[in-house]
Amino acid sequence: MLRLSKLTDYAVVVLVRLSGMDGVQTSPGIAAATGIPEPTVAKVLKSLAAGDLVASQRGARGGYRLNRDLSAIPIADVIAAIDGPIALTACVEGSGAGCESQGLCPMRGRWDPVNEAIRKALSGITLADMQVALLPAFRLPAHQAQLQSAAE
Amino acid sequence: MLRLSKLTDYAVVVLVRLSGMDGVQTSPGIAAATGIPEPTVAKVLKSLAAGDLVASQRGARGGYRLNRDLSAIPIADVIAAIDGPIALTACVEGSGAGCESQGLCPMRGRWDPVNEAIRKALSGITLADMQVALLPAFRLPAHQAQLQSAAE
DNA sequence: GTTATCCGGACTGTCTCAGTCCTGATTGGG
DNA sequence: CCCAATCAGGACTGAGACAGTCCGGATAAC
Repeated sequence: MLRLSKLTDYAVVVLVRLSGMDGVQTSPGIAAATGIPEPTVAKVLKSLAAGDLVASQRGARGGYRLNRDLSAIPIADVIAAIDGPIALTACVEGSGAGCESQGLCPMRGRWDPVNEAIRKALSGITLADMQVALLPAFRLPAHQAQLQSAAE
Repeated sequence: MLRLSKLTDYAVVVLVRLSGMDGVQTSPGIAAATGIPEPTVAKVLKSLAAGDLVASQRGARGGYRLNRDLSAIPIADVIAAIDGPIALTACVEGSGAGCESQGLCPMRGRWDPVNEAIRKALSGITLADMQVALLPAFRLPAHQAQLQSAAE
């Protein structure tokens, strides 16, 4: 199903939220604004900080802020920060020696071109692209349910 | 991590194996040729048959054969047959009404362009593309271990 | 010095998935 | 006409990953 983790979904929400503000923001504040549980927000922000997508300021009056503009953050970077490197199968470069049936398995890194294609596709879409289509929903909170039922 | 199931990996191996033969092949036969456990091969073939990628013949002397040429099978079709429709998150068209926090969640189907990009990328790669790079491994069964250690 | 915040890790319940098995339906051969 | 071989479809189980939570420590403002 090509499922990506729910944490990645949260990460996008958090990053978009961060982009709207000037100074630093605390994780409780973001949690309250987004409706995501506070510990989960903290966890996501830690991963994002490890991936250099956000900068952290410790101590009182501390918090997080964006490191780059949304248009400079491809969705691939977010996925890599939260879920680790993008790889469809276990049989990729990272764990080349891990496959137990090396002799029999005729695939030997055959998914690499597929991985490459996906990586390329994900690198071409930035958070700014995802945000533009998201704005109308903010403007019509009362009509969301209506729009939804119409789309079904 | 964008993990796709191991079954999909097996499916590609099985389909490539099927392409090399003229008549029908039984699942035990394919299992023996590929090294994949027989029940697993049967399971994969059933899913592939449900997806119209292979045709099945029941009864004695029955088996499976390819429905189309490898070059006419995009990898996206294989994934869809094994893992279901391609969708990164749960919040897509399929389960539009399932998201519990519809009011708060500002993403509302925001991943659709990303899904579309990936679907497009996966539709552009056929099994034939994956096979060409795979042939050398078939020709040098005795040298595989050697090539491998050299690559590490 | 006290308080608020981030940091890093460990821990647990839940859920999905890989893999197996069983019972029935279909077809060809003896 | 009966039997063997094969596919069809589902149920079942053990393992692994993930979401979510919590705790002790470090850092910086007041």
